[in-house]
Amino acid sequence: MHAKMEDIARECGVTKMTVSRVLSHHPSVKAATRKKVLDTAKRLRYEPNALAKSFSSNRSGFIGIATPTDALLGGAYFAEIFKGFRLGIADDMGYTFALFDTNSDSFNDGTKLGKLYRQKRVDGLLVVAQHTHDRFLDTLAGDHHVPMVVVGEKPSSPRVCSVSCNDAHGIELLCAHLYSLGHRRIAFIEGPPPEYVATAIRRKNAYTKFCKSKGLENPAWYCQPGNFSMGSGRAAGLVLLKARPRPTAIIAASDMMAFGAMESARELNLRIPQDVSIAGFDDLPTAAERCPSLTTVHQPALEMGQRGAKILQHSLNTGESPSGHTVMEISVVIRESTAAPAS
Amino acid sequence: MHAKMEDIARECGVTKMTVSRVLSHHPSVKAATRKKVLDTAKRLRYEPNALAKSFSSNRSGFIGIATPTDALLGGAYFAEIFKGFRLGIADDMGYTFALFDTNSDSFNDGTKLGKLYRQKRVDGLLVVAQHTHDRFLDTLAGDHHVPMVVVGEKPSSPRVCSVSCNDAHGIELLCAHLYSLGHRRIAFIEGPPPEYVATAIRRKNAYTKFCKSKGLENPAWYCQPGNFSMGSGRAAGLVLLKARPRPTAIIAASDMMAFGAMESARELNLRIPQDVSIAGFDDLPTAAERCPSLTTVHQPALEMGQRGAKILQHSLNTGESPSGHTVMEISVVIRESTAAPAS
DNA sequence: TTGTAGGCGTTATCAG
DNA sequence: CTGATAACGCCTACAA
Repeated sequence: MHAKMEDIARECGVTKMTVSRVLSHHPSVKAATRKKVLDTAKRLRYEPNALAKSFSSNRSGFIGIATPTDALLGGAYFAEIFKGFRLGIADDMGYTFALFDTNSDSFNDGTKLGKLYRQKRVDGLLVVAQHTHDRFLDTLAGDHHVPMVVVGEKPSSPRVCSVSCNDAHGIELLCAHLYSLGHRRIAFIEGPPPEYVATAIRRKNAYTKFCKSKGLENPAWYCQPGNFSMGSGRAAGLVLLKARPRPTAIIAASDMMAFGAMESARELNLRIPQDVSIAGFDDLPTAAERCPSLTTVHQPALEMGQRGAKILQHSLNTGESPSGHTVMEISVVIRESTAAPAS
Repeated sequence: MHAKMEDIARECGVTKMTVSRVLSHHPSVKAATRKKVLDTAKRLRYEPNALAKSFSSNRSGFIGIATPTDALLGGAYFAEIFKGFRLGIADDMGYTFALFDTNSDSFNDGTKLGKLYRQKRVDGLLVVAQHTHDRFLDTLAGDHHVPMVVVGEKPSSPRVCSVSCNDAHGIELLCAHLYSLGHRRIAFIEGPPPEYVATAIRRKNAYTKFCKSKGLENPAWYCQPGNFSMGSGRAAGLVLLKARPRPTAIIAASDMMAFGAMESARELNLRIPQDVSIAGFDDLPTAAERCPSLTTVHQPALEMGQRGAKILQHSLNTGESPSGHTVMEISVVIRESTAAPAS
């Protein structure tokens, strides 16, 4: 069996209390004693028992990350947010991340998160929300005194602390960019119906609003349906680019749809951006690698994760419940796929 | 403060032992007592203390997942393996997954994994290896009695249990597919140098070997360098498709490079697959969405994860150390980008 | 069917 | 600076 503090104590002719003090870097131990204890610990290959430590200190040392894994785990969005978490939680606090799938059977309800905390499985929770109208989010009731921060989408309950970004403004910026280049016939490929994806309707509304504010009188078919997939983008692109008056620019509500629209342009022998400008939303890693590279909207996923982690960490340190909604700014990445229209 | 077993016991006029029995579904408790205890537990909002339970039972309830998060967390490969884990570990064992980043500073060495186990932070470990010549993997010494399984790549130490797949065979199958279609001028776009990516050299060797076995006398430039990126695939594709004799088929060692090669073909006004067949390796989710869809090699990531989890679970249940190397079969997904050559 | 006693390994408190 | 003692909340073993 493994050595425990008592074993070291016996070997050194002290009590386990002294050993405990040495190992937890308590200052008040004579240097000689300290050295003897440390040497003995090494010799006996002592490893602290994390379970006992947790029990005694009443802290699990885990921070839970709750997310719909099927939808997000494999994507760059989650990866960036996670990276932000790691940057935001100081290493020396010694926290480890535990992954929970909000889509799993045992998680049909957001109240499960409070349980994890009350049962001391986790010391705090970071929820990575899907950019959707997630029923799960609605069940987050703002449990009292649970250190929890939602990152990625603003939950319905105002009592739940969150960090999100202004996605509608991204579309606005994109519209403004194209408008300032001289585009007046700007088409839009929208995302899935709003009952599934909350952000889709926000993006579309931002487009509509912009057009109205500039007095652009687009035919109704300038706004084509889509479902975020490449195939739907291609189909929508074909419709838009075959009909007249042909739009000089297309904004797709996701990069994947923008890629599809690019394919459709190629099929019709239209050059990008000379014949038509195309822009997306998401800034997928491949957006920069395309030829031409894609102008798109970049969400500050890393920064959102980092901010969420900072808020949680502060709550963990002070014991105050996190609160409030942080909305971060979003930006447009201008690349080769957009340029001034032909004339 | 939260209610504990003792509180329930006092309320019910029994001892905490009876309460413990009720809550852990021990059969020998009178129905009336059981009901009273359960009611009281609910009334007092009792939540079991996971920390105390872990300490007492000497099981953390966590399974560690160790992986280079920067490289893998955002990719479909990791997501599939993780999904496999979840399928492979029975829900009713009540395990939670804890994420560890093998690239983090604190993890410069594989011996850290054994520590996690000895310190009782985790009950077992699943290592998701990068498909590279990972220095980290070499440091896995096959620590005695640590329930650990490596999934994705075969580690250098034979004492470390692993589940991987025969990637070279994937290239073989791809070559055979093209050969049987009638292709004789088959070119190859390879991955990064072998000192970085172990799988790259295996894939290339499989191609070379196949050509030799069929007596295909390709010029040396039929094997172009690449680095797994879309851009490098496009550059290699341009070289291959401009020179003579032009290959009738191109195998790229990754889907991303295959996508690049497809772009290069389009730039040269070559049709796929009529003028040139193109195949990849990875079966990225977008491979099926492309137009034309991409013929590629599919790694059984989900099955590998599942298998790894099963092995670990068995070890957890029996106490035996996992051992041996499982190599799973790999398959080719034939789609639209490959067809018989023109003549 | 229920109760009693003790242990798990560490940290906190207070005394010396 | 160090030690004795108790406490943390649950579980196992044994006794009644």
